[in-house]
Amino acid sequence: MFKILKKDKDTKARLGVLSTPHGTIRTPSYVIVATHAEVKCLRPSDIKKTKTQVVIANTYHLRGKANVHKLLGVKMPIMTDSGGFQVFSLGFGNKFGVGKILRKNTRPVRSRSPLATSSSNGVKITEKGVYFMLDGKKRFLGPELSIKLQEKLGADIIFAFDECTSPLDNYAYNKKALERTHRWAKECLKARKRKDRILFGIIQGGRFKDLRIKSAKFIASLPFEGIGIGGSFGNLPVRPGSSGRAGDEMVETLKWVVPHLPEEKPRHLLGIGRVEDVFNAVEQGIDLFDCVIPTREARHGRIYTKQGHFDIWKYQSTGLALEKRCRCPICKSGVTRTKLHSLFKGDQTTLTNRAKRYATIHNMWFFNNLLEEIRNSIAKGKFKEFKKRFLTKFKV
RNA sequence: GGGCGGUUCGGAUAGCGGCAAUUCCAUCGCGCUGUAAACGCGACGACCGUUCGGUCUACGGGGGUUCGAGUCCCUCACCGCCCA
Repeated sequence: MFKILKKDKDTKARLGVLSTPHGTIRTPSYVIVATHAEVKCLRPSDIKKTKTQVVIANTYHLRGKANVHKLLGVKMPIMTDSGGFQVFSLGFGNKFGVGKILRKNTRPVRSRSPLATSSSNGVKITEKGVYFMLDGKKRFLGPELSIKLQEKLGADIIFAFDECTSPLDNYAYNKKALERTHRWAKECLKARKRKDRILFGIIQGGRFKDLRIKSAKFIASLPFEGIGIGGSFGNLPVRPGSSGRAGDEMVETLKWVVPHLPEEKPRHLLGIGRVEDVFNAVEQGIDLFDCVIPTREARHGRIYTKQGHFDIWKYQSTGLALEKRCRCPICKSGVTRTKLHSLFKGDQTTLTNRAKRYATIHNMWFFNNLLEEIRNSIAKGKFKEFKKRFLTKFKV
């Protein structure tokens, strides 16, 4: 159900349309994160105001709950993640304070042992799936069950159950985890009952070129409707040839992987979404990404503009608009930096308080609008030019 | 006039004689990439040196006891409550 409308002449960027039971998604597209089938701080009716085309919820967090469309309260395409990432972020990641992207201040810790079962923070990974604690109870999630639950949740796009490794894990562990992810991929395909759901397989392989290529070829060879690219990236100059600039290894990884993917299948880069990364990923042929940055950073007081982002805490007394000439509903209603600052300073206890709600709407609109502009630039054959112009002005 | 209670880093608070001294708020700085995170981390008397310290100035003012006082004693000032 994916149709490519145009391919960029200078880069691997493509313009496409992905049809789902709940509507079509024009790609490249940002996917707004709604883990618990709600965008934090927003009312359902707010979501439509932000040019959001699709959201992603999480099987791990929604276990046992009913239909995601009902929970979200909006009719639009919804993805569900398989819960595979939580095995990493709540286990190894939480225990060692490591994210999926390596940073300079990351504490050096040992890789996990490639031996079959490893346990971090009560999360135990086995060949059959993963045992973990939730609400004080021991739970299980595996490929077959994840697909079953995702079909029950009723998302339009679902993901295979995979294992995300840490950027600190060594080759041996990644190899083992990749074999597991590949086995699970086949089981996910076998477990699916509903053919009207779009199922994405996920490429892993960590920071290792041969594993990444192997994974790309393998996942591409299976009858998935789309391809996810997951896992961890470093961004330190620890690998020969990497300059150490932020996002470098991500681009490198995409250069290894994308050439082995079928053109006609949509590609989703999981969990990536800084402005610069978005441009780079689109340039490498990515169609979809999801990321918590627009929403989480909004809640933390960071506002995105075409000049870069700024922290609202610093704007006690300027009459400045959030962003000059911004057409988002918040800016159009005349909310200034000073106004938002004072809202952030005020009572934060109500669940949908105005400060965080306004900031979230603004940022979501910013990212969705950026992707719209990117689509327009591809349509006009001017993606490369637009990227350069935008990033020159966007100071981080 | 008498009886208590108080006075600690911007505000509010802790503080059995070993204290540059607790916590909260505020302030400042940093971080946030398939949501553990509608926050997290750090700094917050001054000066000096690299970690780690070092020196000085500090718990209303003054005096005393003590090796050592925010902490005990005396006194003064101010504030609060109660009895006249």
